[in-house]
Parts: sequence; structure tokens; C-alpha cells
Amino acid sequence: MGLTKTENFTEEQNELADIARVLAHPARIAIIQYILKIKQCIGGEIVEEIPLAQPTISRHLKELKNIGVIQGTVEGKSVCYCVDHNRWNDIKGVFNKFFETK
Amino acid sequence: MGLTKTENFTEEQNELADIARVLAHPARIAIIQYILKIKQCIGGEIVEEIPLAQPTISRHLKELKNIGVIQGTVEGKSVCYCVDHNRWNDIKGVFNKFFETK
DNA sequence: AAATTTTATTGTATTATTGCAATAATACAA
DNA sequence: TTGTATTATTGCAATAATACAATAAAATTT
Repeated sequence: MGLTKTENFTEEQNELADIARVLAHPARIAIIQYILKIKQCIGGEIVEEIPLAQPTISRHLKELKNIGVIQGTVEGKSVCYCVDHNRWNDIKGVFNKFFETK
Repeated sequence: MGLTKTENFTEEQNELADIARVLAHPARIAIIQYILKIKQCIGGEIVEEIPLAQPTISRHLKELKNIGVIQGTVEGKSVCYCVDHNRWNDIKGVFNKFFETK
């Protein structure tokens, strides 16, 4: 059917799967790493850094914003992106908990 | 196109994305957690535990085997599944490295 | 050998994802 | 206001993923 039966699983399992889905693309990994490295940047820099078309980057940024791992602030014509470190730590915690499953 | 341009990204980025893709389904999370909890079990037990049809479970198990996080050993009519703890630790390491990005 | 049990594979339908081109939207500059 | 720069959205095509029914495959049991 192509439709995940989320209702059969716990909130935690769905949350982890949702985050993992967003991390499941190398461009999105690369975007996170780039922003972490240079602390903050405008969208155009990401488009220059990642060899994909601007609309495609825009979609990936949207997915990353959806799970809150990055945030974009409009600054004139540009949008300044940075990692939300609180959310980043939350996500770390979600994975750590999973990996420490006893 | 629906076709990820993996050639544009590093091996590390692709590896992390590949693992994340496999974790990006709550049933696969649930399967890993279940096997970790009871140490080992046969396929039929997983089919009873997870409310999805047997062929669907079989596909999820195949994905998990593909990244090596679980292994299945044929035992008579059944297949005994367990987590490959070496690979499990590798995967932990891949995520830890990512989350420690400075 | 025939029936049974257990798991894997195939076929099919449906939905999701990825990517780019074209275009829209927004803000600043001239 | 017109133009320019930057980012977001839409439309479309191609591919991937999810799920179940049906069936196949392999080993055990009767």
C-alpha cells in the first residue's frame, strides 16, 4: 500500500522512525554537517555547497525544519540557517536511548 | 526523479543515510527492540509480536539483515534471529560520530 | 509419500520520495 | 515602480517503499 501503519507502534518508535527518515538522505546529512561546521549560513551558500538544484535543496531544508533540527530566520532577502542545539540534543537523546536498549 | 544522487556525497554520508533509511520505519525499530529484549527468537514469534502480515515482516527482516544489524540462522523449519552485536556497536559508532560533529 | 509448518518470494496496488524546470513570493536596490 | 536577488512552491516524471494475497521453497512430521 505504501502507507506505514503508524497506529500499531508506540509514540517513541514512530518518533525515532520519523527522525531517521529525515536523516535517510545524504544531502540532508551533508547540510547538517555543513551548518554545524560554519555555525550559520544563508540558503545560497548551501546551494553552492551541495550539488543539487535550488528547489531540491529547499525541499531538503524544509524536511530538516520539520523535525526542528535546523531553523531559518529571514534576514532581508536571505534566510539564515542554523542548527537548533536544543533540538539537536533531544535527537541525540532519542538515538542514545534506542542504542542503550537493554 | 526519486533517485538519490549518492555520487555527490561522501561514503560516510551515504553509509549513515543508508542505515538511517533502514531505521526509518517503526516496525523495524520494534523488531530490533523485540529481539534485543528476548535475545533471540524465531520468525514466527516476530510475526505474532508485530501486527503486520508475514510477508511484510519478512521484507522488514530482509532490510535489517541487509545492513547486518540482525542475522538469521536456519534451524530446521524455522529461522532464529538475533542482533549482531558487533555490527550493532559499529552502527552506534556511526551515529555517535555524526552527533559529535564539531 | 503426503501433509504440515515455517519462511521467502512474487505480483500488484497504493503512496512516498527525489529531482529539476518553471514560476511565485518576498525583500531590497536603483 | 522596475529590476534584481534570494528562497519557496508547484507541476511533472521517475523511482522507491509499504502492504497484503497468493504462491513457492524447504524442512519436519505423520
